[in-house]
Amino acid sequence: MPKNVAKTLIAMHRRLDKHFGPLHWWPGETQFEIIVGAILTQNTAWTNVEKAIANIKAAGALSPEALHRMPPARLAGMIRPSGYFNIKAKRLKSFLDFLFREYGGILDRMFRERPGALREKLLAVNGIGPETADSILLYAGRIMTFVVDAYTKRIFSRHGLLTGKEKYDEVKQFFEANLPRKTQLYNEYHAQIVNIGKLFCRRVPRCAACPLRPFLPKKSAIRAI
DNA sequence: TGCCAGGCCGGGT
DNA sequence: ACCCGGCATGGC
Repeated sequence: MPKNVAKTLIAMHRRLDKHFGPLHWWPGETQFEIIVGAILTQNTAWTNVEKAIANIKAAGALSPEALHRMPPARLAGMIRPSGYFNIKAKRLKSFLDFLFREYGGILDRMFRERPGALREKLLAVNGIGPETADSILLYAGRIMTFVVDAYTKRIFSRHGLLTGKEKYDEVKQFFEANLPRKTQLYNEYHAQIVNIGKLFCRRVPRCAACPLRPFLPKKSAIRAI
């Protein structure tokens, strides 16, 4: 049975690869931009995050040093389009405090940590939960960690591979146990999941045109949520 | 027009 | 150990 699941996961990945081609994620040019984006995109449409990052760039402030010394109120003003701007300004500050306290503001030093230890330390930062931590590790640090998000649970429970009641770490383990342990694969797969989710697997599903339609079980109860 | 987006935290049970 | 309200803008 687990063998079968592994085959299915790879087959779905190939189908998505055919549909989207290479996605080369994360959308962002530097490690730091990826981290900022990971925090700003929490429960937020990426188009809004782009505006916020554009504001930071326009101010020439997209660096750990600049954001670290910037007054929180000014930062909040710049990231206003990304929503939750007050709380996200605080979260960015929490990360920067951590980065400078532990690593002198140098990302390379941070990523020199053992992956497991770094994940724990990131999770201890206020405002960084499991998805944000794993996105930072995988996309900024190129560390082999599978990223789970709302779409992941929704898509694979609708396909009968998850119940939908699993917790974050259980879903993560499910993929890591059933996929070849390759950073590039984890990278592409999560990007594909987000893309397919945005287009076809919203709270109210649009399965008719979904490229993963052939993988739906015959009698699946596709419902909202 | 209302619903929704690539979560997370803190307080209550 | 769960469950829930709060946080906020912009696009369809």
